[in-house]
Amino acid sequence: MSADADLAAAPDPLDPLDAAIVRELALDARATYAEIGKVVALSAPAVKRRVDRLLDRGVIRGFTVRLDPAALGWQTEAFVELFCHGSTSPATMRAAIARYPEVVTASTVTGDVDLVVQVRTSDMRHLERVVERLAAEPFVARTRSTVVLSALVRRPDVPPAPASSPG
Amino acid sequence: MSADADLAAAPDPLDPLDAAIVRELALDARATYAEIGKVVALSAPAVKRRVDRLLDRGVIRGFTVRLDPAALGWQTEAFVELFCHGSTSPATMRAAIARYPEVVTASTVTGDVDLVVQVRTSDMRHLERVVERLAAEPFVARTRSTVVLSALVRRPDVPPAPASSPG
DNA sequence: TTTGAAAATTCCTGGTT
DNA sequence: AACCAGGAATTTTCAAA
Repeated sequence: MSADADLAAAPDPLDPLDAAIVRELALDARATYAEIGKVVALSAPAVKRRVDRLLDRGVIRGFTVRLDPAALGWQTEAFVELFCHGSTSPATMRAAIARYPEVVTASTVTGDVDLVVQVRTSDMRHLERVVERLAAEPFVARTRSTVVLSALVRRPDVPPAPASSPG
Repeated sequence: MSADADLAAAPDPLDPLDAAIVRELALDARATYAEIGKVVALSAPAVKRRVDRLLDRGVIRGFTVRLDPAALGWQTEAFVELFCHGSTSPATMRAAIARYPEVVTASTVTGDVDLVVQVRTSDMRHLERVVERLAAEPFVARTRSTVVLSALVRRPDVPPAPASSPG
């Protein structure tokens, strides 16, 4: 086994039938097993068994609702980049950041910036308050905010498999 | 009516019962109406009527599956910032960017950068190819990539309502 | 192993109060 | 909004490929 096998460990590609089922669930997670079965040419019980197995394996983490952020009052969105003090553990960062309901994603990244935090707020005033609070976190040296003007693509769902040889 | 009323137009806040229903659906979109009803103290038919109404109003856009990107072979993630040539319309950008299956989100933003594109790829090599293709788009002057080291928070679901007076 | 069919249970979804 | 009833969907069991 090569030294970087763990780093590059690629999971088994998804069974074509499982992939098709996942695709249908991505489109409508409340579809009946019979409906999904009609598309993938399987009986309802067979579909259910595969979905249960996907759930057990952790490929499917659960089922959610797709909501309209604007309709719910989240009208502004921004990327807040955090420059952090030298020795802050990711766990510490996570604990602090996770307390903000405005945070959609937070990622440690390569480069000058240490943390990229994606936030959604009701308006500019609200965004300002969130940025101020983030800037006041003990491990944050300074922040840089980038406000989203328009959401060109929003595709939070994961495609069933990486595109083969893109380019 | 003030001049900026349209810009700041805040939608009606969600009925507390609707908010609770949405919260339950966010947790498990395949929960039965009876199960949801038990939590929100409503009968199953009452829950269904409210969900249908939320669907009609566009507050709920649909139901999806929550997947594990890594289990599906999407192991690396990055923010690719695009510096674009002066007069490119968002529509043109959108059309070009939407063709990439690797793109999760794409947003026009304020600041030096014109476009922030969030991509998910199978590995570093794949990411490199995607960045090269993006850089080769006619409207792109140059790119700057930031690779995600670890996903601290991943909360794609929209909370029911903006937190009231945070801070 | 994984499937399809059938049975029992539970759920959905109208109409009514 | 709750209740009720008829029709569907779910889920377990079982037998076959």
